[in-house]
Parts: sequence; C-alpha cells; structure tokens
Amino acid sequence: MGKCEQCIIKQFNSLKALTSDELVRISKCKTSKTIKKGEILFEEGENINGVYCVKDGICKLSKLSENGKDQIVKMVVKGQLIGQRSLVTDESSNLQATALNDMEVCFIPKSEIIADLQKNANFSFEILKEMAHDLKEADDVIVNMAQKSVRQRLAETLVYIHDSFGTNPDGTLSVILSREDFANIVGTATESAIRVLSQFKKDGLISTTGKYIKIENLNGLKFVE
Amino acid sequence: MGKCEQCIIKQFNSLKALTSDELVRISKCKTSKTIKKGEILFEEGENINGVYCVKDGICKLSKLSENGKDQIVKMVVKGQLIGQRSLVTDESSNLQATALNDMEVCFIPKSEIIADLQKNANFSFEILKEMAHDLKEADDVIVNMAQKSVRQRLAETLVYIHDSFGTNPDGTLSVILSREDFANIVGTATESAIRVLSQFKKDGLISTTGKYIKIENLNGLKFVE
DNA sequence: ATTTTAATATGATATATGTCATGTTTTGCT
DNA sequence: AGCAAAACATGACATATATCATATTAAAAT
Repeated sequence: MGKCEQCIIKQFNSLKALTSDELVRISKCKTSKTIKKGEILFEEGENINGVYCVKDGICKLSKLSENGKDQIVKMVVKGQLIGQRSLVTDESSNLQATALNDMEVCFIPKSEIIADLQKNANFSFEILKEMAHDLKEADDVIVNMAQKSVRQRLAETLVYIHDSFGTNPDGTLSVILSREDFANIVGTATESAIRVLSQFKKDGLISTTGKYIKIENLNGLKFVE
Repeated sequence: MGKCEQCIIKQFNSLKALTSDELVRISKCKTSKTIKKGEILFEEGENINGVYCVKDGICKLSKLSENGKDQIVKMVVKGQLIGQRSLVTDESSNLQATALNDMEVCFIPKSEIIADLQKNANFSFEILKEMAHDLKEADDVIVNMAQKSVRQRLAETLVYIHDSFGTNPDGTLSVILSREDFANIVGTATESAIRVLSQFKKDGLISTTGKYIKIENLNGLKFVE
C-alpha cells in the first residue's frame, strides 16, 4: 500500500495542503480499495464518514428522483476528492457514487482528518475553495437545466466531457457513458438522448464506433441551437 | 450604526463563531446599507470582495441565461450571509443579487475578515458548514429541474416559501413575488407560471388577493402530480 | 383624477419532449 | 461459438410547455 506523503495524486486536491506529519499519520489509517466498473462506492442515505481520494478511474454522483430516474449531478475523476460534505455534517450522503470504469480509491476516515480541519487553516481553506467551486458549477447546471433545450444540454455535456476529461489517442472521448447515463446527466428520457445523439451524428458533429464517441466539430457543438 | 458584538442577527449565520474581539474589530470597518425593493445589491461579474449580512428583507440571487431570462438560483432572507464565495476566490460574482423588498444589510470587506478565516477555525468551520448545506440544496434543485414538471416545481416552490420564509398574520405568504419571478425560479415562461397558478386557484390549492398568495391546501400542493 | 405603463390573464397554435411499441445491434456469459 | 440479456435505434403518437396575440386588471406617473 502506497504512502500518502509520496503520492502524487494529492497535488490535484485539498490534501496537498496537509503537512508531511499529517500525511504520515493519515497514511497509517487510510484504506485502499478497488471498485469495478458499475459497482457502487456508496449509496444515497449511507453514512460515509470520511473522504475518498480517487487515485484512478471515474465515477458518477447521482440522486434518485421520485419518478424512479437516477439524476447524475456530478462526475468525479482521478485526483478529486469525494465526500467532503461528510466532514462537516453528520448527515448521511445525499448522493450515490457509482464507478463508471474500474477505480482505485483511498478512504480516509473522518475521525482521523477532522482534527486537521481545525488545526491546519490552509487545509480547511483548500476544502472551502473546492466547495465554493462546486457551488458555482452547481449554479451553472441549474441555469442550464432551467433554460436550455435537451439538444443544447447534451451538446454542452459532450463539450464538457471533452474539455474536462480529455480524449484517447484516437480522439474519442475517454469517458465512456451509456445513452442512459447521458439521459441521466441531461435530465431526459433515454430515447430522447439516443435520438439527439443520432441527429448529432447525421449533422456531422460527432461520430461513433460502438460506445466510443468522437467529437468531429467541437465549435459546432458549442453553438447548437 | 449598530455594533456587531451586540447584533442578534449574527446568531443565524457563521458570524456567531467570531470572538468578541474579532467582532469589535469588524464592527469598526463594516458599512450599513439600505436597499430599496427592486434595487440591485450587486451584479453578475462584479467584484464584491466581502460578505453581506442581511439584517432585514429578502433578496433573490439570479444568473442571466443566454436566452435572456434571469434564472433565480436561491433566495436569501434576514439572518443569512451573501457572498461567502468571494472570501475564497478572487473571481467576480457569478450571480446578481436583487432586493425583493426593502432591505437592510451590513457589508464586511474581505480584507478585514480573511484573516479570521485563517486564525479562527470555528469560524471557517461554520462557513464550511453553510457551503456544504448550500451545495446539498443545489443538488436537490438540479434533480427537481431535471425530473419534475413545471406544475410540480411551482407547487414545491410555494411550499418552500411557506415553510422557509413564513406567512403574514392573515396566512398569506410573507414573500411577495411577481409571476415573472415565479417563472424565473421554476425555469418556465411567465405565461406558463400564470396558467399553473390560475389552475392551483381553481383547484382550491391556493387563493390570491392581488399579489398576496395564501396556501389553502398545503398537503395538496405537496402531492401535486 | 386621468393617463400611461406594467402585470396578469387567457385563447390559439406550434414545438419539443415523453411514452409505448417493436426491431436491431452489441455485449457479456457459459 | 452460441445464446441470453442489455443497450441502442427508430416509428407513431400523446402531452407538456413555449410562443404569439390580445384582453383585462392593477399600479405608477403626471
């Protein structure tokens, strides 16, 4: 099992603000976990009581709606933390985390890290910054959901995935999602997501090979009406 | 001008975690402001560089969409803080704040309070808690926007206003909104909001006298299909 | 008090999206 | 490799919501 103080992943999240001493201590109590594609890291309503540091892979954070659909609220990739909220409340999780591909994560129990939040102002400031950023992103999602068409939202989702999570050497999006996942990000019926993607294909905005999607006209997607 | 150390409003927000010394210092540099109904506290893109403590009144936080509509993302009432995000980033505001009725606010400059965020762990923990709460609420809004009908969202908005902001002695909702505001909360056309409210009236779920709305059947609204 | 302006209301119609049905392709399994 | 189960695709139709037009009422201005 790797040591936190030597782990480069922490450079991408708030844990970089911890001192070497703090890292050594955390390293001793952290647990590593492998989650296979499709498996659930934690469920809605579960008490997670700690943070997960994503060493590899991607997962979706979703919330079950009353109509039975599983709305995807956020996607988390390598380098990011999950569960910061659990550090400051005793409430159970409002979201479910599901692996979109094979993942490697480290779990740091709340009991071990909560003291650092009190002692290390740099650390809590970093967490604060991350939350502020998430909050701004959430505001943007709300506006998009409220004011844009399914077509526009889906186009933006493709652009977002392209810009945030990158592409494979052949230019296909590195994050592979089912049409149902796309529908659950955009907040539409699976059939509608399928139809819109087909239309994008006909319009030459994207091309597909199986589940692989390649953006052929990034600028076109950005200006979809 | 009142003194922060004696102000009871702070009990309702993170400022309660400041020490008396810190409050005395902040009291000296804070400025009080009166904002009339309809006036703008700050605009999208403005550098606010501080937090507003709402002593009285209510305001809406909104974001302009590309289609020209002004999506309301959150409402803030007496007791709450606005602009916590500005404490942790140098970015300009992503939202506009507009008074829904006459307001009294105190402005505390970032330069004065930023040091307390470093020194007083209780204070930064409180801010962290508030942000975590806002984040959870934002997640819920996203799911509602994505998965519920205009009718359901409008019903929930009425219940939310009732439960969170209360009623006047005669039972009418204490927050007065135009139909356009309702439309901009729910993310729909003004005409649609008007139609749905008219239908609620016909169904006996609400009654109206001018702009005053009274909820006649709270439980009915909660289970609108 | 009267005029002007803004807000509310409602009808008619267009359009986007949801739903249900059915067929095809891909994926996973033994 | 062959079969079963998902995932994807597409048509037909239903429905919610947007848009445009036009009254009506309430609020603001002179």
